[in-house]
Amino acid sequence: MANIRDVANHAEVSVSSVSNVLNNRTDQMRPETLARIRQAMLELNYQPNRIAQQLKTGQTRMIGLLVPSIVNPSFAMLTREIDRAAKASQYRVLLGNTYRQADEERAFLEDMFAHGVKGVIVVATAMDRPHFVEAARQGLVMVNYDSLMSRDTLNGNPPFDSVSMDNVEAGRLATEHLIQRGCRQLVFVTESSLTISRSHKIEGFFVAAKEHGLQQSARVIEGTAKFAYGDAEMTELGRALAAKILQACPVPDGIVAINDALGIGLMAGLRDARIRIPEDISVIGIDNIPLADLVQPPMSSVIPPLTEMVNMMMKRLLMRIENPSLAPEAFLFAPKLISRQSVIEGEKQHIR
Amino acid sequence: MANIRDVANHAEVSVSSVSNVLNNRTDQMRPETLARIRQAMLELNYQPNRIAQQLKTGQTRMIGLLVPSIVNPSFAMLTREIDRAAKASQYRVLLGNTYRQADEERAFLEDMFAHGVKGVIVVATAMDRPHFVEAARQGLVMVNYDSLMSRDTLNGNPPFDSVSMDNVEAGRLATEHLIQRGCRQLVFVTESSLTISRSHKIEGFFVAAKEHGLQQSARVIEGTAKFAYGDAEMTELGRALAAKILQACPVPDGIVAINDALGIGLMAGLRDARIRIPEDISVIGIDNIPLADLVQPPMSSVIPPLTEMVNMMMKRLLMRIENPSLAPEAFLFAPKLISRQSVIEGEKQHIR
DNA sequence: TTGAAAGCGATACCAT
DNA sequence: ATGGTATCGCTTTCAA
Repeated sequence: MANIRDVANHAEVSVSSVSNVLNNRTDQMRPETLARIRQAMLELNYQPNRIAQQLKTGQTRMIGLLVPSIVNPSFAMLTREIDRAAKASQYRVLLGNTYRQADEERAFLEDMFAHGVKGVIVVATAMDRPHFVEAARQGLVMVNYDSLMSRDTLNGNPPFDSVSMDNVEAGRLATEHLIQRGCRQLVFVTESSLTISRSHKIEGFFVAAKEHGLQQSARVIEGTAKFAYGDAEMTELGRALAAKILQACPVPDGIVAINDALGIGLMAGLRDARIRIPEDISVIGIDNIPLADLVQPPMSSVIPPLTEMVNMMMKRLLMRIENPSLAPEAFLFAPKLISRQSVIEGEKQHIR
Repeated sequence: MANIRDVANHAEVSVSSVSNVLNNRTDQMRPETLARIRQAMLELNYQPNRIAQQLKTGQTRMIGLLVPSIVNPSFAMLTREIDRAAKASQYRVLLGNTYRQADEERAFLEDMFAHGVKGVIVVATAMDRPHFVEAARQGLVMVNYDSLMSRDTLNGNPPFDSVSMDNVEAGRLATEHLIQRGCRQLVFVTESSLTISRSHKIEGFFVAAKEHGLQQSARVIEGTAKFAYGDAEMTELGRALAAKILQACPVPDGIVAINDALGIGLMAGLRDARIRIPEDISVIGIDNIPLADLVQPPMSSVIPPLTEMVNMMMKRLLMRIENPSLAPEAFLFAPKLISRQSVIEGEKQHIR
């Protein structure tokens, strides 16, 4: 492949001039010279070598994307958005599945340094662990998605931005919806490993219950998935938990699932047990994966404003790569309710 | 960040010696010198700059992954496998969604050159178009997944490897299964845009029908999705096509769906029309996305041996990067049938 | 066994 | 308006 010197020779100019046109510094250039250089580039099918550019400038137009597992539809949708936003800024996405394993995460971060990647989006992973803190200290710019950590967990100022749906509000919204529709025996169903976003959702569940004097009966039921990152595992867990829920006394009439995958499994399990949804039990999920609309009945859910969130992440990443001294911030986005058919059309009158 | 010269100075040796230990050429080295260098690396927290290494060696340990859309669960599963296989060879994955758009594909390929990526996996995309042929001519090593092209389409020798499920066999297997279970009015349902793999599946459908003297009644019913790459769109299409199928005369008793997403939508649409599955109509999909096991009834499907296929792709990619003169080959993998509950438990006795 | 120096392909400063 | 050249961090050949 032709390099900058070949082009320079071919056009009978210096490499500097070629470099100038590469970098759009053509204002002072004689149009004729410019034309000759352009021509030479075309004829030689010249493509500038980014590796060399990077070595010189220290900039790679790549961002890292660390996800627990791309097979999770929420993360797949997120990834598509990130890819879109990255392209809009002329960036490419370097993907890594880490299954929330510390050694996978560490390896990914190391590779980011090695490949000269300056900015990484870390999805749904607690970032108070040493490898993340250390990477930040070494200058890696990171944005966390959906694992907002408390300041004290990070003793003081977190060294990265954070973008998240307001998970307390999401839990509250889902629960409130059930209550408005007349449910009184509320259960929140979750996987037992506690991530930040999960505990926030649970918090929102209790906030809503309390608001309506239902804190006595409101319960959390949990189970352990083989792997906490997978979607198939989540759905399996949901299916398995249906039995546990039906043993509960009294049997609930409204269920909030920590995420859609679990909720869908739950619905399948309940249906197997001849429970009618929503007549006997109402179910609502959180996250709104595409699948939620395809099951029977279509499942109501709570949805994060994905595009806005991704745009913010990209914006912050680029800003802080440009200006590393910029203080990290936390951004919270309000979720919305998507009402479908898995929640009973009960008493719609305003309660209390 | 410390560089190789800092380490050399700190250890009071030359950069060459440091480079030698980086590249494991320590056999001739005095253990004492080696120890000093190792020590210096640790103390300075030295990480070799891969960009600089790449500029010198021309090698980036990244492979490109071009997918129509990561949101499609089949491609997400594939991506996870590719990520695993890449890590096993110390590679990382550079992801691009192209939505089967020529300009997106072109941009992706250009970026691969720009980033020094030598090998790309191209998923479910016809590669007879000029930008792929040209990229191959310029030395990009590619493996195609699931779009095996006929040799004449590529006039002569295709310039890339190809790994694919035997789609004719997949279509045949699915159809044969329906026939074995007693279905006689067969319909193959598909999206109307014809990819290679799709026409092969249809071919297999007719092969099986013919084998059992059912070619007269066997029909293809198709519809057009808004976007042919999306999963949600596929499912929507399936749902919409249910009506069209029920208008067909005679109404079919066995349906092969071109992929699971469409099959699942179809089942939803049929159920809305009060058709019982599998009692009234049997449905079988192709691809085996995780979802297939979660719908009601769980959908039978035909499954490609994903891990083996991905290992082969990775192996071929690395082989041909090392030795570009290696002739490309096409690899076909036999699919397997996964029997669940969407096909009637009909006459199991051997037919004809 | 270790070191010196050229070179990978760009950029950018300083001349002219 | 254009050119010369040091430089980025590493690899590799050749010399000592």
